[in-house]
Amino acid sequence: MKPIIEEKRWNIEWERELIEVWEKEGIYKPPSDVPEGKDIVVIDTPPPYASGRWHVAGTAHYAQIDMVARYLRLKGYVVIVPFYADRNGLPVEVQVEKTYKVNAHEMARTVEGRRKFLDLCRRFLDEAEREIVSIWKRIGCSFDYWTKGTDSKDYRVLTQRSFIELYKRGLIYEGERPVRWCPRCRTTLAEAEIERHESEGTLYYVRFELKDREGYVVVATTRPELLAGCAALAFNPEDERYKELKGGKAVAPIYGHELPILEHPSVDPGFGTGLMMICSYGDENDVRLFSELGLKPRVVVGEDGKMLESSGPIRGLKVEEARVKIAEILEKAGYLVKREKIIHSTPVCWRCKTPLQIIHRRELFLKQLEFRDKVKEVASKIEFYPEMHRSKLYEWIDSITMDWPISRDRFYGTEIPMWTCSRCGEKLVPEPGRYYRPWEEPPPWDRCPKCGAPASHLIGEKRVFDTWFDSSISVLYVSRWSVDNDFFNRAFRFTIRPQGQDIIRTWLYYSLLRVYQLTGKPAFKMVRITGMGLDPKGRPMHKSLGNIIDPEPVVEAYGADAFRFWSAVASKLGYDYRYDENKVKTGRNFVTKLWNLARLLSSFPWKKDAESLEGFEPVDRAFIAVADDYLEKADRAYSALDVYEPAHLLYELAWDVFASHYVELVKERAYNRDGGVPSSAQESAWQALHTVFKRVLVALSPIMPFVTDAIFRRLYGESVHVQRYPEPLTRGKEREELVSLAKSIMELNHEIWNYKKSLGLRLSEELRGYKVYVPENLAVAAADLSRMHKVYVEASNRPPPGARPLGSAAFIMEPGEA
RNA sequence: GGGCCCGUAGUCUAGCCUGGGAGGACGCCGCCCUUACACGGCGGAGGUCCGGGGUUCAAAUCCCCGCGGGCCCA
Repeated sequence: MKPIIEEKRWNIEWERELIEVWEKEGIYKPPSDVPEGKDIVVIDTPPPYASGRWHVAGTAHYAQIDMVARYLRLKGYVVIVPFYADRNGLPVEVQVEKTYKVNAHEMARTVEGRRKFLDLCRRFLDEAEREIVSIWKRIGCSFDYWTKGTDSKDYRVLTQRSFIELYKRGLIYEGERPVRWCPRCRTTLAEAEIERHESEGTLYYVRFELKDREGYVVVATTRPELLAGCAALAFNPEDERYKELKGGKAVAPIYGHELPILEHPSVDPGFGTGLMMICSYGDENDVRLFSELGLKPRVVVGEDGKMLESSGPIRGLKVEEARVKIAEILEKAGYLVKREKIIHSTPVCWRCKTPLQIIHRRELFLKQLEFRDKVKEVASKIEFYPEMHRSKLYEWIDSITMDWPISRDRFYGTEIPMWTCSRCGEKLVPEPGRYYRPWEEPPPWDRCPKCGAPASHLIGEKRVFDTWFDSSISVLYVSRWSVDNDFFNRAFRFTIRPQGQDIIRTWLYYSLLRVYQLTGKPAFKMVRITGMGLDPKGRPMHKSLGNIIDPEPVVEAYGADAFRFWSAVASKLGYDYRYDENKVKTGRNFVTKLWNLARLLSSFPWKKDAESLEGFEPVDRAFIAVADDYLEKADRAYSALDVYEPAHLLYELAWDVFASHYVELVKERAYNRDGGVPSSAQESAWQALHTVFKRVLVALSPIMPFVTDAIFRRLYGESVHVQRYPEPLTRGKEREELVSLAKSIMELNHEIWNYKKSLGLRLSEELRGYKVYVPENLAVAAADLSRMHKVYVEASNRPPPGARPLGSAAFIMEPGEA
């Protein structure tokens, strides 16, 4: 009985070899023609932004997604789990601008310049994408690598088609209105892209002379630089102090224009003096008041974040400088009553944290307000894992107040397929089905379809889409909507969205909205929400904190399976998770444990998969039943997209039950060194050892695909990754009884170990002359127990007098006692 | 300032809905280089169940008031 496996340790190098084997065999490739009767699952993998290396936490997220995909394959599904990069949007433009010291807006003044800029972006993205791909491949992700990212022709055709269809249905309109604006990115932001930051500011108390009567009022404001755009003063109708001012007028200091004094319930009488400036525009409330009260806006901040001509003495200054300057001017002129420190929250750009301004812009808007109820209804049909994150989505939907501005004055994105006739002003949208680049290509019409103006009058749109407009239809891209209807109809039934909880209001919400608008259906069957990845101290990983942990050295030191083990057990799904090297080490140790179990088992022949308990000894049946119990629990957890529970269950089954108890119990019977064991009993041990071990390997393969596959191939001659998740061999009452037998055996083992320990004996030492009396229900295990513990074991419910209780049920008779 | 979610040993967690023993894992400590594995075996310590109050014979579990973290809104 020579072991097939001789190496004492797992070698991390073998992981690389396996990656090559998998690629050569193509075992993860979904069949190009999915056979009838096979169910398809589409995993809408987050296209990561190709802007730099992943840290351990990000990598762990993709490892988990891979575990889900692998589990579903074991359950017999055809799993579509692509990897492609998100290659649209601002971050790469900003990086390129910094790296090459260029300004995108200047370069893009000419078609040639714009092409050059896009080329720089593309090169940058290619490099970043290469790094990311090498990491997920290294940790064994079985994704299908699609080189066509969100900037590919295919994806952009899809995005443009979605726009054209919705435009023709009247769900997209162009309008000029106040929007949130990031002066640094020079772009409009949607509500979802606004973050709020608490900061210390100054509250200025400004004196306003009254018109047509004696006296003045004092108004507190954090934005005195908007004074030129101030259109009215307001107080709360409940506020007795100002009652008599209603209908009166005040004069704006410095600028001298008249301001009606109004009452409005939105004014907080407790803030400042209870009198508020209504300016175009300080905040959302200003925007609302302007339209509600029919005031005429005078915008005083420009697109570059500097004060416009209309702001007089502070024109040309940045908003922050202008604020200080106007305060000085007011002070000199005697209008500044006092300054106060104040903590207030300011809206900032989620990408660059620059404080936002509200300016007037002509943008394209996608209607979303009228879809709020529908989207909530559709969301209610989706399974959320874990359930607790569902409310974040609902709260966000409830808080939306305006339609979604989808046009952006940027460059590296999907072009808005639209031309404008300079003669009649008609907005022209072409037929869907090909990729349009209106900024560089001739219009697809000979003349204006509306007024007949020659093509030279048709001006191509220069703007691109908000990147969320692209990424929100990723699930349609993956399930080949509008490209392959048969496939789409089959694949779209079971879709899974794995994503972080930080992008619920963006990626998840927009996806539900868009997919509902385009298909009338919920975008997903299941949503799997992860928490945030943190460093060992529980802080987010940031360049500025210097606490970014690179996955590569970790994987080189401990192996990909070890890394994946940590990814699985780092925390429960939906909660934040910390990097913990100890758990990586535990994973590495587990790999070694499995390897050595395989080494031991490789001495014993394996026949074929057991289909029933027939032919197995009672003890062997008992441990097969225990395994059934664990495997079934792991199955249930996996099917709820959880990997934490399965990892723990299978670790415990493999190590604490199988290795520590069952293997120890039967290995002497399996070796049968002195030939005293009947061959049927020996055979039973062989087959049971393999049966349980094989099942553990299959169930564990989603989490640790390398070591399980290597072992499986060496012992059983095929890949673990094409197996099916094990079906239980025992059920109901039968299983219960067998499990209870196994538990009694395990309890007894502990008692004997403790007894030996109390005598200062090694566990392998023989208890010569001792007699252990076990209850009669353990009679079937007596022979195995005796070989295992090297002591005489007798089954008897009535031990002889003088025997001392060993634990709850067993007794021991020491030599010379009887 | 208002609403929702989360809060159990150093770390990750079970238990909470349907009150009664605080359980598991990692790490830690001690002993043992026992022939699959010292990347191992056996044993052990470690908790104001975020704090306070209430209901109850009895509260991690139910109720109220706080605290800390997250999300949303002012």
